[in-house]
Parts: sequence; C-alpha cells; structure tokens
Amino acid sequence: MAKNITSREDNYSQWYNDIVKQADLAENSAVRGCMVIKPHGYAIWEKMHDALDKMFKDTGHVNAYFPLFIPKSFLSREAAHVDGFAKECAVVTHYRLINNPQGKGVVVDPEAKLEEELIVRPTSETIIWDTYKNWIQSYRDLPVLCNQWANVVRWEMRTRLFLRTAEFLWQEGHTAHATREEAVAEAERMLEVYADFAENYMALPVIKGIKTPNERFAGAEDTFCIEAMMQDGKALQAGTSHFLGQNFAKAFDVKFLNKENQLEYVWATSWGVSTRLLGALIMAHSDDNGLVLPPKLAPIQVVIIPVFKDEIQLKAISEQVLPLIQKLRDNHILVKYDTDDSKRSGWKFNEYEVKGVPVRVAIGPRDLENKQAEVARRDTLEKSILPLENLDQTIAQLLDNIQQNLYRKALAFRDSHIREANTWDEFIDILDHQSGFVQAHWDGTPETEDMIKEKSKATIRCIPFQNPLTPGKCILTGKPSKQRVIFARAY
RNA sequence: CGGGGUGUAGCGCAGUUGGUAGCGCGCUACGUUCGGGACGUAGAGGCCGCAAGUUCGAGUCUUGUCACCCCGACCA
Repeated sequence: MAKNITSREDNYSQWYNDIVKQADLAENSAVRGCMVIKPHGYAIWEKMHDALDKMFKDTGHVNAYFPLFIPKSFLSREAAHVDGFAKECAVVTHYRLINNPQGKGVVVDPEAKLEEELIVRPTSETIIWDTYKNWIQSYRDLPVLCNQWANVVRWEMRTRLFLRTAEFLWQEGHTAHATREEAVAEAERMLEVYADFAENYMALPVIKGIKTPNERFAGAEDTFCIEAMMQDGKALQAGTSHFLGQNFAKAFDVKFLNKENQLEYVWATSWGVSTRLLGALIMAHSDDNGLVLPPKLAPIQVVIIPVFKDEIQLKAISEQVLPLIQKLRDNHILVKYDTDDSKRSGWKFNEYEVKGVPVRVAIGPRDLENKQAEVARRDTLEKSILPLENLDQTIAQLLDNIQQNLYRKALAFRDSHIREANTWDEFIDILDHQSGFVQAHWDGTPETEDMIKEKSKATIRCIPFQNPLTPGKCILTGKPSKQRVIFARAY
C-alpha cells in the first residue's frame, strides 16, 4: 500500500497540506494568498452551507446580499472597527485600464482615479448598517434578522489553505433589535446554533465561551466563540457571535421610535463561520491514510466498488448492486457506484480512502456466490463480510455509528488534552511537552494576558460559559483570580 | 519587512571539474492483467524563471531581476 502522506507525528503541518492536496480539496492559486477550492472541497462546503442555512431559517433568519465594495469613509465610522481591520484591507483606487503608452500591455489610467477609494469588504458590518438605517424607523420594523453568504478579503501576511486565506467564503449574520436583552439573546442563540452544527454535523466537540477584551471582535461589546481542539493540541476558533451593543447604530445613526414614541438606537449582533471549518474538519478527524469525513458532511457517503475483469462479471454484479443502490437512495444515502474499467479496484480502494468516503462496499464474483459483500468503514479501517440481505439497513446504521464514533473519539481526545496548571513552569511544560488546552488562573488584566502571550505564544481562547468559580492565583503575576480560563496555542 | 530555501517536461526531482537534456509518476497506443495504488513493449512531451556578463562553449560560473515556498513579525 503506497501512501504518500506525511505522518502526523513527523510533521503536522506537512500532513495537513498533504491531505488537502491528495484528497483533492484545494490548492494555492496564481494569486498570492488566495485558494482554489476544488470540486471535492467545494462539495463538502456545500453540505455545510445547506445544513447551516436550514438552521438559520429554522431560527427565523432570511438571506440577503450586500455590496462587495465599502466606501472608505464607512469603514472608519466606528473607531475600534477600523483599527481592527485597517492593516489588512484591499483597496480599489481606479476604475479603468488603458493601453500602455510606453509599449506592451495595459496600465492603470491615472485619469480614472476614484474620488473615494473602495475597500473590498473584510466584513460587512459597515455597509449593512448604512443600509439598515433606511430599513428601520419603528419598533415594528424590528427585529431585522438577515444573513448573507459571501466572500470577504483580508490581506493576511501569511496564509494557509482553508485556515487563513486572503479571500474566503463565509456567512455573516447581521441582526438589529429593540432591546439589549434581545440582542444578547440572539448572539447567544446563534452561538448555540454553531455549537450544534459543529457537534452534530462535523462531529467536532467545542467549548462555548466568551472572549477576553483583547481577543474581542473590533467594534463588539462581547464576543462569544466556539473553540475546537485539533489533533496537534492547538486550538481553532470554529465560529464567533458578537453582541455589538449600540456601537454600529450610533456610528451609522440607526434609530427607531419605541412604543412610548421615543427615539432609541437599535441593538446589534453579528455572527459568522467560514471555509475555515473545512480546515477544522480535516485536522480533527483525518489520519495518516488521508481525509476522514463525518457521514453527515460527506458528498459521497457510500462508494460501491465492483471487482470484475470483464463485462459479463460486471453485469452479474450490477444485477445485485442496482437494487441495493435504489434502496440506499430511497433512504437519502448518497451512493456512488464506480464501474470505471480504466481503474483497478485496488486503485479505487486507495482513492476513496484518501478522499474520506465513510463507507466502502466491494463486491466481486466470490461475493456473488455467497450472497455477501465486503464492507469497510473509513473511521476505524475495519473490514467485514456482510450478507447482501438487508445490507441497506446495515449500512444506514453503520453511517450513524461512524458519525457518533468520530464525535466520541474527538471528544475523548480533547478531554484527555485539557490539563490544569497552577504554576508558570507547569503551564509552559504542558504547552511545550504535552500540548492541548490549559486551564489556569489569570488576574483578569489585558496587560498580563499580553505578557503571557508574548512569553508562551498561548492566548486565552475563552472563558467558558458556566465556568465554575474557583478562586486561585494568576500563573504569571500571582495576583488573585476568580476562575480558571482556557489557554492554548491557536491557529 | 527580517532569516532561510527553491525555480529544469503536466507533477515530483537528478544533473559531477562548464562540453549541447535525464529519472520517477502521469499521459498516448497495443498486449497481458484485474479481491489494496499491476506489468511489458513502443511513443509524445523542454527558450533549464527572466535579463545581462565571462567563455570557443553556460542548466552549471558572475551580477542583476522576478516568482514561489518555509520560519518569524501580523492574524477581527
């Protein structure tokens, strides 16, 4: 079995790149920092999109679309917001090219300079709040519960496929509410939606919590997040939901008349997840043989591979297989029957294994005689010979089983990599030699948080919801602390 | 923007003291194969990143330049 995937143990980031490449998910593009999402990668994103979109609609949201370009002046209306994003903005300054008067090619026409530069959206709060201003006059117009599926651009200095690219796909929800309580509830509810999606679709356990002021979204009053652990023990923020207070309403002058006929600023939230989730999916479940997909997000859930050497054999196999495929499809299971005779079956076994297909069924002449099939599961690599009778039922159960097993496995891994540290030496020792999350005391100041980050490269991932109050002493300063928070090195 | 590295066939690479271009994979055709990435035979495929220089002669040496990758800085 010739595998050319670098082992996780040897070089984790090389392993990650190998999987992205060999499972045919994405590649670097000609444009620096940008990524081409290939059909297999995009098919997984579509499954994520569909599941999330349904969840948003089930919670009362609707989709809309706002412009790609944001006038520069909009971005600077909210002071903290522009501070957070200014360093990574792509800026449109001209609108026309002309033939190069000096020779070949085209050049930017200096006559075609824009009066006001346009920013390619790094996020859409500003353009959306400028729009909401016209939508909202009365408490009867509230709440506004919009989501947008879009691309955004953040000019990152260093990029990694899926995890951090200059352009990425995401959804961003932007809501407006009459009261603070309602907006906070919305931000919390959407975090629950994300956690639900991560755990039930991605089979990815997450810790729900709140960010410290240092790690907060630029322009938010509170940032909630879900944090997941990758197989190298590093943290990955899988989704965020922000309570924006009245910051954007004030910056864009969005007021409404309440029932008492008084003008008030509206309360806002925003929340998003991106194609980064694909990075999380890869790093959470995959092994040294390639990608491992949870059945609920697999574009192909079951692949059936006939083992044959001529048309006659294939025909005999198909007679047994086609009714099985029909039964599986009736049960909404995504099946591929790969009858391609230009590839040998051994080649196909590897191909679908690298691509993460959860269940593989192989049927050859030998199986036909015995009315059986070889069924292999991707998560454990176990193979078993099963009767053809009621195989569709067995496979449906197996898919459920794989979905749950992946979650259990990821949960067990995570829980065994969360450790408490009570001293600075313990803290560093865990990060350097054991990896994972560290629960430790922190004195609550941004200065200490910065210092810990500088010395250890670990950041506070979140203060978990319902965190037990267990007084102690800050690992760095020794000052009193009310509770432990979660530290980790992060992507 | 620092530090390091790489540019040679679609992909991955080799190329010695300078002498005129190679390997593996893939691709095409035919045959044998077909239960974990088959094998044989015959082919197709190159401005050696780009530009100057040294030389009778440069993939190889010199200078410049461009691009990409890795490690930092940055990362709501």
